[in-house]
Amino acid sequence: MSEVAVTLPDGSQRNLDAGATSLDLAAAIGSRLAKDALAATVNGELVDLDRPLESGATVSIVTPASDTGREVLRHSTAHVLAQAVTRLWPGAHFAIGPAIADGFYYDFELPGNGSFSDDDLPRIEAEMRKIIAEDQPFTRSEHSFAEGLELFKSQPYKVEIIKAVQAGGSDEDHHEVGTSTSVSAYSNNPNFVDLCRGPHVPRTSRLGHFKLMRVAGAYWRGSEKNPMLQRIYGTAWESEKALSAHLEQLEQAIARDHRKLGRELDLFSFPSELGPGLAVFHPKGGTMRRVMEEYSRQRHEAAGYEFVYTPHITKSELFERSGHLDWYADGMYPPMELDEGQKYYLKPMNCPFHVLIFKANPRSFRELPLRMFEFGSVYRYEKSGVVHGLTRVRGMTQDDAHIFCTREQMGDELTSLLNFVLSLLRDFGLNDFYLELSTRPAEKAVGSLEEWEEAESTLARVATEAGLQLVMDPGGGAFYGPKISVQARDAIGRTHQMSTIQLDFQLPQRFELEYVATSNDRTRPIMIHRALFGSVERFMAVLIEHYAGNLPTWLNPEQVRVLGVRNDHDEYAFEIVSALKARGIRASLDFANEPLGGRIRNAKQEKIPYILVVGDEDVSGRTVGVNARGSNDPERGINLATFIERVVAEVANHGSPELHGA
RNA sequence: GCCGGUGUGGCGCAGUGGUAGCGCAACUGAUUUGUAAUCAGUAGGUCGUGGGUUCAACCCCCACCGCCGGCUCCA
Repeated sequence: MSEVAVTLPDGSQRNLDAGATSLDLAAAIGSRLAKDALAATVNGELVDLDRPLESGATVSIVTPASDTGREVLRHSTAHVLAQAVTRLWPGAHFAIGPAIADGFYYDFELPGNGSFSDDDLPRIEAEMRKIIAEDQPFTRSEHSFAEGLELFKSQPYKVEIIKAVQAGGSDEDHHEVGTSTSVSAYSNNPNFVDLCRGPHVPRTSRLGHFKLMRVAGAYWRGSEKNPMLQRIYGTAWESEKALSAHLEQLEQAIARDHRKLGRELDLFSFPSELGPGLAVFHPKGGTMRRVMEEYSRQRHEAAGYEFVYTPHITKSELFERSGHLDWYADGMYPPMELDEGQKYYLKPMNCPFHVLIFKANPRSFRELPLRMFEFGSVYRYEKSGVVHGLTRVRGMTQDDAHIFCTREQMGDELTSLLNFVLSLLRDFGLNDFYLELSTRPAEKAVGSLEEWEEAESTLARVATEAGLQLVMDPGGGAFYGPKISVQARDAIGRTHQMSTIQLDFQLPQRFELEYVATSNDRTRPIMIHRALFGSVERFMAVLIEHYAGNLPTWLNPEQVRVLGVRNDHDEYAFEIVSALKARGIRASLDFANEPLGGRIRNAKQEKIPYILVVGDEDVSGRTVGVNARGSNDPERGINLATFIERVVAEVANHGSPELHGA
């Protein structure tokens, strides 16, 4: 009998009987592995366990507790979902159902254009558990296009995918079908077959640690021109433990939600009288924001920026010339019409204003790089369904700056800019970054190819030199220039796009910007747009969620609260508050009108970094009792002057009581 | 903009046809308290808005608005 020889991930060789499958290989390695195996990777391709192996292949067995393993079981769970829905809604059409981060979804079209409600989820889930209990096999089959069209004739979306692949198709379509020359399908039983590349788990009994999460509408093929399908999202994991850990993490994320914390900590609100996406900052949120802005200004000044101010409205002429009205009119508030039909727009961008400042005087190379900074409030008419807390608003303030420099200065300028960006973000307590480079879009782009290439390679070099992971986003740049964006991971591992650094070939051209070079020639400058916070509102939201509301001392609206044990200690408490205020610390006094425990509880709920309790011993010894946030163990008898120095130092170095221990 | 859900005092919630209740917060009084809730009392809501059905609507129907979850979009 002939044999097949395969190589394992550790480099070792195994010989198997001819016709052996990955499952046989797993069994040869160990019974435990055979039991765990879900699929296999053969020469880098993910395949079913029952696919026969060929000699010379490199094979690794995919088990549930791995990224690929979870992907396989999520995808298979999506098939079970589709089967359950077709059982409960005979005649339902199903479209696509991929694995996604943490789970899967499947898109359906219900008979009579029906839709799911949240109440349907438990029924569907119960049906899915039945299918899993039935222990159905996943069986792969391959068909010609003609057979495929026949097989799926009652499933119009599947037919559309097959036809698209037949006609050349996109990568996405090929992904569904499997190859560009045939149609791959998986059936669980005679009544359920789905178009699919696979692979899948061998049998439905391998699934089960899942939960359906929500229903949602989703456009077919992601285009709003297409009909809207009914999507069901679910999450699926390799074990009950992993599932509950994930659900637990979702709970945590809800507890950190800046909209909830913003209300609880009395930072800001969205009065419905103002309209969606328009926030007001209450005194506490205003304090946090002011501290953020003041610090930002201070850093920008030190980095050589100059401060400019521009109005919130402008005649249409400006945005006609900049081109914004051509491309983004939908995203702008409609114009105000004044006498003689003159149109004024609320500004959605600051850049054309800064461009006008550049143009206000003849410029010399000696003035470059010219860096103009503004906290510029802009207004964008975001579509009604997209506004979200402080992260997607209709009125926001960008920490916007535009740098005008020579082509020769571009590299150095970008290098120092990126360092500046990262340094500022770190000062706010974000430490885990990666960079994304968005390059020239294939279709439309202004500027010469050489300009793009130079700009992109400069950005890439600067990014690489920063020593951070660089993710390419090919074709993701705006049509007027490439950009680098800084992505930050927060305390629970979510990523947020923070700063963007964008080159612009368009505006200098449209506004005919020029400076007089050393050669006495008039030369077009390079323009760099950049925002570090992005918007102050959004950055606040990210910080609130990152810290779960436990803002570091320097950003906290209230830094110290002083409580006398009895009200005959209030006088000493007041003295402490005054001493703290004299050193610039935001402190307040809570009079002893209710028991200490209650007052401590209130202060804790407000997430104030330091609660000072003072009683008889403290009055006589000029000391304080320090209850630091995050500690269960109050410190007694701390010298008042020592404590004040400690808080002052903590504010100066942007620390937090949690970082010291107690 | 599209799909689905939802809307009750400042906040969190109960109330599925007979003109609204709880907790917290607020206010008043008492209490003087050493590290996460002192006690008592008072006040506060045309139940998102506008129509409709009904003898009667927080409750059923329609429209609009806001909010939530997605989709699309995000200069």
